[in-house]
Amino acid sequence: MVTEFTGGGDPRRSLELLWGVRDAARRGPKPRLTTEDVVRGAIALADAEGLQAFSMRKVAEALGVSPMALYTYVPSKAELIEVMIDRAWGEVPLADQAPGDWRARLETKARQDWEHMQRHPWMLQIAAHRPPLGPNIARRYESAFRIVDHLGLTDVEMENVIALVDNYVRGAVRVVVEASEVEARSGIDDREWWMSRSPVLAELITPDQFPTATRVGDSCRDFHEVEAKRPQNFEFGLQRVLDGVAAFVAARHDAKV
Amino acid sequence: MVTEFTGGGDPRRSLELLWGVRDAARRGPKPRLTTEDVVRGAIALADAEGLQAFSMRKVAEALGVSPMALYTYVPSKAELIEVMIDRAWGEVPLADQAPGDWRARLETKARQDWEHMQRHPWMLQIAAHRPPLGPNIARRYESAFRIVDHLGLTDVEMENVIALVDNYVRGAVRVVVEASEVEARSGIDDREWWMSRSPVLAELITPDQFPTATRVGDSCRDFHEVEAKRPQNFEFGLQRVLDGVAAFVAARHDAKV
DNA sequence: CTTCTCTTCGTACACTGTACGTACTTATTG
DNA sequence: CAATAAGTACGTACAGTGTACGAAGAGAAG
Repeated sequence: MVTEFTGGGDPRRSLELLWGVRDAARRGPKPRLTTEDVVRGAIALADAEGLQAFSMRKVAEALGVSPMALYTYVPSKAELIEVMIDRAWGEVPLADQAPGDWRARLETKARQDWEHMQRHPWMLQIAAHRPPLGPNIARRYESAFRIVDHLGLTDVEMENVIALVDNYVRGAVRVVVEASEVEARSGIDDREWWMSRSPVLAELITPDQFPTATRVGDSCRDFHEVEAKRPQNFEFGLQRVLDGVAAFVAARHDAKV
Repeated sequence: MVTEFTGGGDPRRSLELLWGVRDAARRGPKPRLTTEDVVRGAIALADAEGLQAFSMRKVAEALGVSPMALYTYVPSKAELIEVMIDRAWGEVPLADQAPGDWRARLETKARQDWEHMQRHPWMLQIAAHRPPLGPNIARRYESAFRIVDHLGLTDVEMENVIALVDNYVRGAVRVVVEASEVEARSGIDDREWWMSRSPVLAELITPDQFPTATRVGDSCRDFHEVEAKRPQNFEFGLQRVLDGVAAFVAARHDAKV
């Protein structure tokens, strides 16, 4: 899993790419593809084949085009992924009008993000810092801030809250994605992995030296289906995070009254 | 930034590597290095040169050895990083005996982790799922669980709480690391980056279409020194997370009484 | 037509991790 | 001591990556 970095290229070009404002070609042979074709093909490939199969050469092959031809439409791999990300967010509804109060809406948004990023694991490939500021992501920012607007928080606090929830979701998704990546790549699932090293580990991590860790470890592993309980773990963390935010909001509110 | 995956190799070999139980060589030429030399050199290199300069060839060069010679001591790059990680955690004190109650101790641990991972950004390179179960990490697990032991939580809940805090810290560190990576690699700092695209963005993300986002964005950017306020942002999120955990602990406690 | 501007894409480069096979070195064994 | 076996050491090579560069060709504008 590779985190890509942008920022090298021409800023105007990048933004035009994201917003789809591209003056039609005037001269020369007509392009046989559009940027949107490339993005669509790339998304399809990345979804289908997984992260490790996603390379510029593979995208080109899937489109029936030579590798270098892609660079006519897209300045680099990182910027291609940026556009992919922005486009993919377009599928997800906005949560600022979802039913319930701000907390219910934040929950809705978090769950949407959680599911969406699992569906498109390549979303984690772009550094969260300096996100691709395309139309869909701009809309999502607007929507997110609206959820926590008018709660008595300062703008900076609002930003912090949104970043906190986003950070939580991204981290949780990352664990899931890494888990399935590691399985796909090594062909060894978690159970086998654990079984293969538990006898050796049992000699190294002994209950008398690590009483608490071994106890907790055993309790957690007694639960069958680590995968099945992932949503519950996600939900647990989400509730704790939102409880913390709620306490903060309540304190701000009381202070005002 | 690349996330490496292990799990391919012989489990016994991996664990012996981590725990340093390696039967001395019996025959053949005496190894001119030890695994520990390789690990030390690799850590020094990774700390000094940054993530992008960290490759097996560079490590070998730094040690004055041919690239392939490393594979005598270490089965793969991923497993080398695993050992590096375990060794590096050895520097950080354990927090279960830190002053204060469980919350103060969790705070201490979170801050230690936060600082330590910033000092050693390559720590984020190994998938958090299936962590390297070496002696130092085992000790840290034991210590972490002791902090939240005897609070009335079930073992699974304890695990969830520790995972939640850890997830938060890792995410926060990731943002910082990615930020400095992107600067080092592109030579463009955040201010320049923003300045170069804000004129174009101003035409695309307009206050009438995105009133809340533009307002919040402006407020956040008014603060000089995004970097300088990172610790504050970290602290903000950490307090919210811990507030959430505290509420949960309190609820469990009340339920019992 | 000529000229200019664009798309297209073959070749090539620098880089990665590491599989494989060979040569060498030494401790153990006969 | 000589033979053997078990190691280490490492050169070469491969498959893969993103993409720089430049040449070739296509179509519109003058």
